[in-house]
Parts: sequence; C-alpha cells; structure tokens
Amino acid sequence: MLWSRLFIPTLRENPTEAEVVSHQLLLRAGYIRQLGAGIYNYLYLAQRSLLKIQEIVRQEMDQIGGQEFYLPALNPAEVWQESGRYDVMGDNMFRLKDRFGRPLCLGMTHEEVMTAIARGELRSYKQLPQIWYQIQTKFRDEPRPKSGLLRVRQFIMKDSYSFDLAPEGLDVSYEKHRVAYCRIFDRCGLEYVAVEAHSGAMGGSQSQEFMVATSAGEDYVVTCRQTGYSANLEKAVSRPVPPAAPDPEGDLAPEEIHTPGQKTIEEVSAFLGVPSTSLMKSLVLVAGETTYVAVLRGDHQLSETKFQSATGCPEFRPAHPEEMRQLLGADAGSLGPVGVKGVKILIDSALEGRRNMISGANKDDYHLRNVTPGEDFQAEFHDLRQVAEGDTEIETGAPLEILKTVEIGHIFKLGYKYSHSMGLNVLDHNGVETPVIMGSYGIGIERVLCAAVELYSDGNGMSLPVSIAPFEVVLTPVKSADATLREAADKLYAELKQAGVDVLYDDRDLSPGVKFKDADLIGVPFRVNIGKKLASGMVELVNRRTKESTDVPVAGAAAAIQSAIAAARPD
RNA sequence: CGGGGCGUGGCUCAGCCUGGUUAGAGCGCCUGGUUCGGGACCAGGAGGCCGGUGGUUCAAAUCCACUCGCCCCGACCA
Repeated sequence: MLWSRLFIPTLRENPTEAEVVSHQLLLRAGYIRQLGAGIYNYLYLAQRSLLKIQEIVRQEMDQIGGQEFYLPALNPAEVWQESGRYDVMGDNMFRLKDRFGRPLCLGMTHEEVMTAIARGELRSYKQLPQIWYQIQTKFRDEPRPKSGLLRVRQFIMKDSYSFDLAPEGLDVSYEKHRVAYCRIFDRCGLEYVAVEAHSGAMGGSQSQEFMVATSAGEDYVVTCRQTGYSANLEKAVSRPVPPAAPDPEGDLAPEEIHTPGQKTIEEVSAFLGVPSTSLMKSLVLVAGETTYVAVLRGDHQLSETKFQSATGCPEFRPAHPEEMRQLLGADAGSLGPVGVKGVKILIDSALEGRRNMISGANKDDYHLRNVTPGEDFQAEFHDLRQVAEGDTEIETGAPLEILKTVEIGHIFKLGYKYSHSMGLNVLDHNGVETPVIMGSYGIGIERVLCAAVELYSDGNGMSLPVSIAPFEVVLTPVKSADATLREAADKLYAELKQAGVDVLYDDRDLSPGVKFKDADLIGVPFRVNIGKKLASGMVELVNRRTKESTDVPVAGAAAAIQSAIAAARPD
C-alpha cells in the first residue's frame, strides 16, 4: 500500500478525552475515531488489525471443530423472555420496538439464539457434540463506557457454544476451548494469565478468564509466580499475613473498655495501642429477608462475592444506622458479635483459633477485650475475606501478587441452564429424552488489540506483535526527492508485495523525521530505511520494539525482511 | 444514578471572573519556493453563527436559566 494514498489521520497531540494509553495511541495513530460515548469508528488501520485477530481466532476455532455461524444482533424479546434474561439483564440491554410495537432487543451474547437453533434441530445424541461459533457485534448499554475501546457499548465478540450429551463431554469441549484460547492469545503475541473465575449469576460450575495485566484494567487477579496459582480476586484464597501481636493467653472473660469517640479500626487500634490484627471488625449486612453480622479481622476486607456465596443470596446491602441500633443497640463504631441474638453471625476463617481479641461492645463508646470466637459467641466460619497485598499462597506460603488486568476471554461451563429453561433435549442411547449440557466461550476482539497496545508501547507510539499489526513492514526512503532512493524503494516494494508481505510504502513527500515518527506511532514492527547507505548497496532494517538496526544488502533485502518477520512471529 | 470537570477553526488551548473594536495563538491544512537521517524553513492563504435554546442588556464567547454532548471518580458491570 502506498502511504500517500491511505487515510491514516495521525495526530501530533493527545486528544484530551483519552486517558488510558491504548485509547490515546489508537486515536493518535489514526486507528479509531469516536462517534459517541462508547461507540467508535474503526478506520483502516484498526480494521486491518482486527481482521488479522479475527482470522487467528477463526483458524483456531476451526481447528477444534468449531463451525462458524452468523446470527442476528437484532433479537425478538421472546427468546430472552424464555430464558428469563430479558428481565435479568435490566438496563444493560438495548431495547427497541418495531413499527407494530413488538419488543425487540440487541443481543449482548447469544446463548438464547443458539439454544433456540439447537432445540429445533438437535434430536439425537448421535448429533453431539457440536461447537458453534460466530464473530459478531454485541451491544451492551454500559452504565459508564470508558477507557477507549476497553469498555464500550458496541463491540465485536467471538462467541462459541458447545453442546454435549453429558458432563464428561462438556469437559472435553471446555478443554478444547482452553487450549484453543491459549493458542489464539499466544499467536496474538500477548502475555496473559488464565485464572479461576467466579461463575457469577450465570450459574454453572467452572469458568476461567484470560486476563492481561495492565494498569488500564478494571479486574483484579491474584497470581503466584512460584506455584502458578491464579484466580480472580473475587474468588482467590490466600494465607493472611500473621497477626502483628500474639493473642493474650488464657481463658479470659470479656471485659468492657471505655473508648470514647473511637469508631474506626484505626482509631481503636491507636487508642488502645493494639495492632489492628488483634481487633475484630463487625459488619451488619442485610441479604434479602435475613440480617447477618459478618466478623473479620480488623485489617481485612469483606469479599462481597464470598459473602454472597456464604449466604446463597445474590443481593445484599449494609444495614441502615437505625437497623443497627435496633438490632445491636449501638452505632456502627461500637458493634460486635458478643451477646447478639436473632441475627446470624458469619465469621471469617482467618479468625479460627484466635483468642482474647477486641471487638465492639454493642454499646456506644465501649469495646470489649478478651473476646474469643466459639466461646464468647457462636458463629459459622466461612471464607469471607478478600485477598490482600502481602498475603501468601495458601498451600505453600509463596508470595502472591495482585494484578490489575483486563479480561480478553472467558470460558464457561454453562451446564443445563438454557437447556432447561428453553427445552433443549435429545434422545440418548436408550431413547430417553435428556437435556443437553452446554458451554459458552467468549473473546473480546477489540480488547485483544487494546491489550496489545497497552502491553507494547513506548513514548513514540505502539509496537504491535507482527501477527496482528496492520502492516508487517514499512519502507521509508529517507530523502523523498532522491530518485535513486526512490527507485530502490520501488523495486523493494514490488519484491515484497510479490512475496506476499504486508508492506506499507511511505512514499509521501515529507521530511524523514515525520516519516519516522509516524511509522513508530502506528506500530509497524519493522521499518526499512533506504538512505545514504544505499551508495554502498545497503539498507537498514529497524526493529520497532527493540530499536535494533541492521544493515542488509539491497539485493537480498526482501529475503532478509521476510525472515525477520518470520522470526518475530509469535506462532 | 450521585460527585467533579470540559464544550471556542481539524488537534491542543488562551480569551469568560470584571459584557463593548474585526475572537486569538501553536500545530495541522492549501499555494509557491528552499529543504531532506527523528515531528524543517521562508512568503502568502483558507478555515470559527464560541454545543443548543431561552433570558438579562443599548450591547453576550463572556452574566442568568434550561438543555444536549463528552471525559473522570463512585455506584453498576452476562
């Protein structure tokens, strides 16, 4: 392609609305332009790159026997009503009406539509297993679109669905996807971790997320370099840092201490001269009809997800001040588990075996010392705490890291949710109707691009992996007006095109600095400078990422470029 | 939905508080010329009903009200 003929609107300055690196660079490099909040135009460079990502996805999905479909984004409401998700999705789903007033919606994902196809057509176990996928536009009315292409209202997703007769079959389909996803992300040149994920409101037994560590992310992941342990923060478990001081010995009875005006853990800890690890924190939470007191070590945070799992109730809220006073007889700063009646107490397992700690006294401005779980109050132990910085791996005690990440893919054992709600059954070997077991598996196509930009950029711009860069190499005659350089560049361009290389020829009549800056900005992995060294028969091959430059003879340049590209290819 | 910020040529911003010539700058763009190894230089030029509506005023980019849009923090997020 001749750069002079292309629409690559690069910007010298960062547009103000862009905050995260990938957003800034995709705008500056002329990949994308914004149309509205969370709605973007993908220009030529973005489209080239996204198509390459999609092609890798397609190849790997086909490799595991996936069959590509293309389903409507515009869905009748009925399908979603059948599964119950028409209500569950709430405001996150775009809804509209046709001219006759019939309700329609824009698909956020396609479990319903796929299941609707399957239940009409799959009749026998002999037709299973199936893996169906599509690469298609999804719509989500995000409450807050942000971070450029990372959180948008319209995006491209590869979504696949597996249909199996039995759980063992689902295990196989799931594993096939896991392997395919690793190949896809490897081929896209990403560094990622696959983590155990919380299955969420979707139900289902097992799920893993593929995450890329970046400060632009919104999800937290806990990993251990030594053991390879990794899990979403929502689900992660760990060994907490040990208490900063030993518990007082002996079988002591609770005793009130006057703590005027000391409400927060920090205040009480400072006032009493006792580390926060010796305090118990009591939270009053209302889940559905039931009120709970959750007890945690002073320095620990409640994991909302774990609390939800412990109570089996998906929704909960902190109790209102009046409720706390009514139930426990004190305000938030002085609550504790001792003497509590009619409220279920859940206590975090980190407090198992602890003795003679400090808690609120359920009396304003008073705390209790010498409180021992199991003796001074009865409670159910549960894992309730969120993993914190400094915690260690639960089995080995190896150090853990908490990473900020962006989710690029998710594989999920759905189970029978849709088969049951939508009636997807087949006849088994014995002629008995059996529900089909499903899996669902997604990849955010734009997020793969964003993650690559976040991962690989420097002060001059992006530096994409060769497999997903819009071009593999850019040819830069250094002095535009020089006919000799131009002839050599023309020739090399023809050779590379002939060889099937994705080559961008910067034939613009611009000063070299501008061409270099632009090439660096748009992230093409290799650049060939055709300049003064041509006099001695050489051109320079520059690696965008490493900035290494090697002189190669013009005569063999095309071959040298091809082997450099091949060597850089992640797959 | 709560809190904060911003809307002025394509981009980045000044001007607004304290109303008053023809609304500015840098970058980009167009023409001609000189240049050519990391965002060149000279000369000339085009381009803006100041987000919208209504109000106050002799007079509004500037003050007031409403409204729309965008960004950030939080809530939310299969």
